[in-house]
Amino acid sequence: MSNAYNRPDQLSPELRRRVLDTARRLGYPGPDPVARSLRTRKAGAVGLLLTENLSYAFRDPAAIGFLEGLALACEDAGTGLLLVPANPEREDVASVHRAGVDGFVVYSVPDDDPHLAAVLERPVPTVVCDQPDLGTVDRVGIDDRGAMYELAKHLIGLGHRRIGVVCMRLARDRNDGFVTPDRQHAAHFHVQRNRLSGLAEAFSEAGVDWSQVPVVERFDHNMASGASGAAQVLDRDPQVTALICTSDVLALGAMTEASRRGLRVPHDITVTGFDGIRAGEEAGLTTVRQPVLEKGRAAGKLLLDTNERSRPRSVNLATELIIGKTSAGPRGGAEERWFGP
Amino acid sequence: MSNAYNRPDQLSPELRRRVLDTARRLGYPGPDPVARSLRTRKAGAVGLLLTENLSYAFRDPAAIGFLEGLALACEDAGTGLLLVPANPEREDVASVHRAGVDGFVVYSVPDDDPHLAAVLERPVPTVVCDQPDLGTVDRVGIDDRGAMYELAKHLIGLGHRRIGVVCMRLARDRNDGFVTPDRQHAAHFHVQRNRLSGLAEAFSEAGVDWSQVPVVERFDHNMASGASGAAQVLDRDPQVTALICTSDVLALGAMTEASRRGLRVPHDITVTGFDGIRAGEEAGLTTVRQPVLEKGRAAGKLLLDTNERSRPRSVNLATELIIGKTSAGPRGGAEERWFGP
DNA sequence: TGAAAGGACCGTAACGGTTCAGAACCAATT
DNA sequence: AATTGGTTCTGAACCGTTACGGTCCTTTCA
Repeated sequence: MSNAYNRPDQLSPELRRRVLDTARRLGYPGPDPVARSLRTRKAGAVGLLLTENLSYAFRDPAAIGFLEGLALACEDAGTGLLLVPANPEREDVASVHRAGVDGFVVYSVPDDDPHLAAVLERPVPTVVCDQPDLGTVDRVGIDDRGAMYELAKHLIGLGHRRIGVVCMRLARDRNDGFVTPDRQHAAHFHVQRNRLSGLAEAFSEAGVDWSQVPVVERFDHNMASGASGAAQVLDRDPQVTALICTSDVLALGAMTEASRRGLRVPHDITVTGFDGIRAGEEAGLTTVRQPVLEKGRAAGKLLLDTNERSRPRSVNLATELIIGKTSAGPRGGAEERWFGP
Repeated sequence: MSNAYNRPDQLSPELRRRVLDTARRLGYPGPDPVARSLRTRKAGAVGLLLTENLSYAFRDPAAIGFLEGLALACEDAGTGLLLVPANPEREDVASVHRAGVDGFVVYSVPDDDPHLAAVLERPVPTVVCDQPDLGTVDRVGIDDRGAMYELAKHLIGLGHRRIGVVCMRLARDRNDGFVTPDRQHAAHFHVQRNRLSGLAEAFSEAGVDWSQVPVVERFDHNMASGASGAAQVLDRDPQVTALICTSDVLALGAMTEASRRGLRVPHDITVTGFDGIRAGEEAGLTTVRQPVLEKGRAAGKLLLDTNERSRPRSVNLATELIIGKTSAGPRGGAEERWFGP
């Protein structure tokens, strides 16, 4: 029976025909994929965990790029890609337990997320992305800290000392407002934590008292958040000469807010992002470009690579500092205004 | 055992604790989802079939919107969403057979696609999207023909008679070039076929000989295709006063080609699209807006709706004609130039 | 005190495939 | 005629779970 469908060489053509014929006559719909999976211990799919509301991923260009890369890798391997529902609201981990998959990719969830813990308990290979290196599973990411450090050095070189920061959410709880250094250190999103610490290090080295730098957090990740975050920074200190955003989407929002206030970018204020999304490129945004598609593809490759997985692998992809048209030296210099008339 | 995990009320807390303890001690990783699926006959996931290269879906804004809506519906139901790899190159239908899912959503594949046939053979509920009504399974879509008819009427009202068309691929074979009326009629992509037929009807009614209208097809769906398609039309007949594109992406590409040639939109030439994507909106594109997100959500709802499914349901969502800044009356009138100096 | 009712616990039979060992058969060799 | 070798076919075991029904024990009520 099974042979008739999957192993045509194992039986005579005549018998095969007979078997298939009567199968059709009996209305047999072909081998059941679930039963097959049970027996062969292969589900033919990998699970993707993104704790954001599932749909949310489709609004974020960087996430879409990652998804595309991952989908590419899966397609190459003929594997399905299962989007695991993991609503952050209800801490319902059952969806992770119910997912019939051969492995998991975890993309940018807070490191204390219960879904992540549930995934790690499953006895299947896992690749975490944009997460701290857990030591126990494969990891793909970039050097967020180093990349942001480099961007900061660029701004410092231009003469910026009085800056403001708009970042994405740092933890699972909503906190739309200023961020204490404590909260920065304790941030549960690896990516944000490292980008901030890269900034802090560079500016501290340049003699800036980081604890005095206004850092504003936004829970939702969209241009409106970038705009309102920028507004909050500018309200606190209208003298900042640069707005550093931890994503391009936020940066684009910050730029609209700047222009709303009559500030020209980069003449009156410098704005920078992170990611290197298309819309940012079109706007000439100064940013760090990271290979989001490659990140997804690498994650998929790592997971689907059947080779002996001796010890967990950790892959860092290269980033590139893009100097666009949105960064320039501070107009007249912040110092001048500081000691102004 | 099973009860200890899933039915805490069926046994005493003491026994449950004991069972779970020894389970942990023995390294039992919790109930196997595949075996569970086999037994309960529920996979907890729906399959999504898009015959495009899986990754391709993530480049098309309309597809992303659909995906988002579908993901939303799945998330609401706590169901996973399995992207089924269905590479159009190799006619490998096995991926459809191997997918452990409770149902399928089929999105915009050619009606003669072998993967679609394979899905229909599977004994699970199915919803087709942007496909002809098969009569045997649920369907979600819009009135492509009527919507395009309405758009055409708008252009006719503005005075356009000499037009060109750029459309997406009409069948599985690549044909980057002009399209015969035969190929238009025989098109295997329901959506394109109907949009073209809506155009043909409206313009025929207005006295235009449709067989003389240049219709250019492009296999790849991106702005570059729109640009090169527009170029091909304009090379054939530089006198066209309107370029009608069957998608916004193509239309945006057509606009870049127009401006490359020094043609101002809409003063020198009218350009229209279809879909209502964000980028088109920002460009002020005249188009038909369709609720892509709602389409995805409706498909998911239909599939996951456990109610008695008496006979297959067919849902048509409303579209809206958006008159933007890219359509205007022909400059001076085509006739004038036709008989010109 | 005895019967009935109810709750807790346990054993077993599917679910639908794949795999593998071995039976049955046929032909060729010794 | 018996052994060997090879091919085709059959049957049974197993994958890990849940559903179901039966046993046993405790409680309740006449």
